[in-house]
Amino acid sequence: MDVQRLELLRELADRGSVTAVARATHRTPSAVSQQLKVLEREAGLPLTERSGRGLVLTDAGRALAASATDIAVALERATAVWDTFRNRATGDVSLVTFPTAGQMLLPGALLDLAAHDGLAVHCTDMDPELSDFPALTSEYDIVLAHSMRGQHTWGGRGLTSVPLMTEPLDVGLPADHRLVGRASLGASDVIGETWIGVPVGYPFERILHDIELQTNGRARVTQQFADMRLIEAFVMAGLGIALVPRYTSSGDQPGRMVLKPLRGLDAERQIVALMRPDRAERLAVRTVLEALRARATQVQAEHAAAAG
Amino acid sequence: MDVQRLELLRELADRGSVTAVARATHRTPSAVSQQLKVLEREAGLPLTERSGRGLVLTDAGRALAASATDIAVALERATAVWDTFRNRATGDVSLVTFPTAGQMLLPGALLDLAAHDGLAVHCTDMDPELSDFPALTSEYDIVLAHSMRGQHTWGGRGLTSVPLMTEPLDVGLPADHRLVGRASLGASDVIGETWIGVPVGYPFERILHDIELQTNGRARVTQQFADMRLIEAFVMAGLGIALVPRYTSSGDQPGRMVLKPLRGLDAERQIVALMRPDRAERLAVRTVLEALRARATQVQAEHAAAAG
DNA sequence: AACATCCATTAAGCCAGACTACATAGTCAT
DNA sequence: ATGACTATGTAGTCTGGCTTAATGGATGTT
Repeated sequence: MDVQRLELLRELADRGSVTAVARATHRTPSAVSQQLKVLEREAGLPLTERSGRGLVLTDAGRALAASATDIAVALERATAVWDTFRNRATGDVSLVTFPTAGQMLLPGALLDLAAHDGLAVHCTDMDPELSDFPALTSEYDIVLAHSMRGQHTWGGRGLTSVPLMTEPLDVGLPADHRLVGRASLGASDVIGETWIGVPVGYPFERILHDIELQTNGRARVTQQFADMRLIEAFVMAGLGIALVPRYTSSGDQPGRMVLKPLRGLDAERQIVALMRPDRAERLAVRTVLEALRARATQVQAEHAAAAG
Repeated sequence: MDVQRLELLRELADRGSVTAVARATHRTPSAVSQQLKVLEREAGLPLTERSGRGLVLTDAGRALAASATDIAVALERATAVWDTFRNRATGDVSLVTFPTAGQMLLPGALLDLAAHDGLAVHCTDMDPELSDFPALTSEYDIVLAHSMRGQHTWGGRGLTSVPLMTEPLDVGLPADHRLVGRASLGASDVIGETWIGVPVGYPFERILHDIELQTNGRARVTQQFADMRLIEAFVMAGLGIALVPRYTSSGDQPGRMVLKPLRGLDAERQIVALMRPDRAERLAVRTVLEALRARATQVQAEHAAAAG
């Protein structure tokens, strides 16, 4: 039972094709194929079977791949213990974020992490609509994902998820809007308004849908933008109102835009870090995670102070 | 962090010398030394240091070896899952026992295990006085050990111990002894008797010592034998009385010897299986263990039935 | 004090096993 | 049918862990 070979099987379970595994592990597909064949001979049962031009794992293969994960976790945990022993969180950590979370958390977190010598964090952003968050865990150590409450439960796929913060969604109003005097808004207050919305499939859509359900009305959505800055620009121009995340938007802009909390609606999103369980064990990864969490609570505290 | 190399470090922690590790892993000392050197270079800290003509682990080395154990456990657990998946407990299991336990449990257990094709159990016996039970776990998959209650706590050394049974220690009397009418005996009943004892250092010694403490008396020990049959023979000949384990002795021998339970004394011994944690995970090992446990409860049940 | 012994280590060379490069066979889309 | 893609088989290369043989310390013996 060679660990390297098991690792290959695990990657195959994760990525779905020999070629992808080869790319990820810097080998030729032939090498991967040969090693899997050896593993299969050792195991004594077929672990894969052909399906079209690709491969799929058999039940036995999946079972063995699952065990391989446990081994990988134990291994990473061991090297983490070792790194702790040396007090060294070193190495490369790759991270992918959706833009708003990145803007809010990354600069501060990376500044904090600059103190760690030998720890290099490589960040990328990816449009949330285009990204299948779980799939990204193959490529990146840390995937910053968001989910509305109750929606997607990431753990099911065998992934580790660490909650970073919950961010309320407010209603952004032009500074001269008739509702700016209110402390908070209910569904019936806003259903008649003109909305600057998000493209279909974006998570905020559900909130608007909830508002429609509560009021039995129909929201008038005139524009649909993915970029939050664009949405805000339209709001400030007085062209409509919009749902904006409280922390990652520009916030209250005196004379241009004000944010009002929604009441009676489950209007908040969870921001979580999503990882493959073995990678979650790495000390470097855990260090980055800690910095993100610290930054997140700081952001929340600052906003709470500003509001109070 | 190569698993094989970590395994070598772990063996070194366990066996204490490069040569011993080499013997155990079927390699030359040179090979072991080289691999340890590579590991040390990877780790970045000295893991061993010379002490006389041998080696000892540094703190760092011990820490890393401990982690290596976790990995070994995960690995063995994975192959156990796999074996379970195939419904096959195969391979060799080595076992060492002290004579009395072996006589009581092994024949029955091995008969039961004969049903498992491909499972080979290799048994040896070793005199309990000569054997350092924990040390034997390096050589044997399963070590049958006994301990008086409270005495040795095996877990401390990082070993896995599975309790098999607790066996009461009775007093064996010649059939014509003045005390054979009693249902049970107290310390004061027997302190004045002539004893057939065990050599110094044997576990039963403590019971006799407890009896002396309770009565403030001094037991008269005329003979000291390690072999239980010999002790019994002396008892049957009327030359004295002796402490005998209830299940592993010949038991009541009508007309020759009777057993009487001791009261007011902690007179029982634990029979446990002692293993290195990684080996304890093996399906073959667990299967043997299960057979031993089944046999043990059966023995106890038979005796309970006979007594009741 | 000199020697034999035991242990770990180094040096040099060997060999299995995992890789690459290339070729082949099967599957899907156009 | 052709081309693009998949996995795999074959041949050859090369790295990495092994062995043997020799070296260097430390211990205990005569």
